[in-house]
Amino acid sequence: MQAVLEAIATPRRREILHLVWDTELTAGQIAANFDVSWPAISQNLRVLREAGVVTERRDGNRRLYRANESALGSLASVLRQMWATDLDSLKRALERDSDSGDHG
Amino acid sequence: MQAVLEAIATPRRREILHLVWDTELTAGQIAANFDVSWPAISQNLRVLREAGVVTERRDGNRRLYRANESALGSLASVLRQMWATDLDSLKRALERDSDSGDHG
DNA sequence: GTATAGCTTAAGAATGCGCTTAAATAGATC
DNA sequence: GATCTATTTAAGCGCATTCTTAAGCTATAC
Repeated sequence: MQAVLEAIATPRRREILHLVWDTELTAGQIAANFDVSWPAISQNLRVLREAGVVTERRDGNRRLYRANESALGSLASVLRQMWATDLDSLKRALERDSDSGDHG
Repeated sequence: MQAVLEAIATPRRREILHLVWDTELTAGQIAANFDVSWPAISQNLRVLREAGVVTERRDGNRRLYRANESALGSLASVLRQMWATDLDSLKRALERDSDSGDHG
């Protein structure tokens, strides 16, 4: 459980968790959402996985990740609340927005 | 809210928070529970205070700290559950125990 | 006002963490 | 089995965080 708290302590990993909250995504799809390298995301996924916060499913070549709410217990609602009330969602939307005119 | 998550992400600060959970303690009393220097504890108290997770009350010379459960929201029950179910409490009790024959 | 107790702030060292690049693994495709 | 794709593991670097020691501040006691 301490591992869970530490896993969700960084903004990056909370964002990853948010991405796979109710959608299963491949490591690549997740990584595509960030400005950092694939390995960086892979390492963060590992932390989340070892904390039990995401599940990993292998489909051939690819690895599909998804949030594991049951491992989060009451923290699940804490996060949902955070994403709903904080400016986090808005901020991410804006970033995505400016991305479409600014990626490269 | 992110500040709160990050504040309770380290074992040290969770222990401090646990100590003042339902008892008001002076900085010195808190520090006495750990093997690190006073300033180290003072700095951690500052992080907890800035996250709003503990309140500070001055009484003359001393500063009294206490957990501020309302700032923790649903995280309060998360922590309580952690301390109840995990071996954390037991571990701390044992450490305190061995301390009485080993402090210096 | 000087001394002492309680605590914080400052500055620097040690450690940890997240990132990068490069190499390795695992499965799909030919 | 060689090659390509998807992803992880390994090694190393830089920055952030936590600690230590030394100095500073604030309030009580004389």
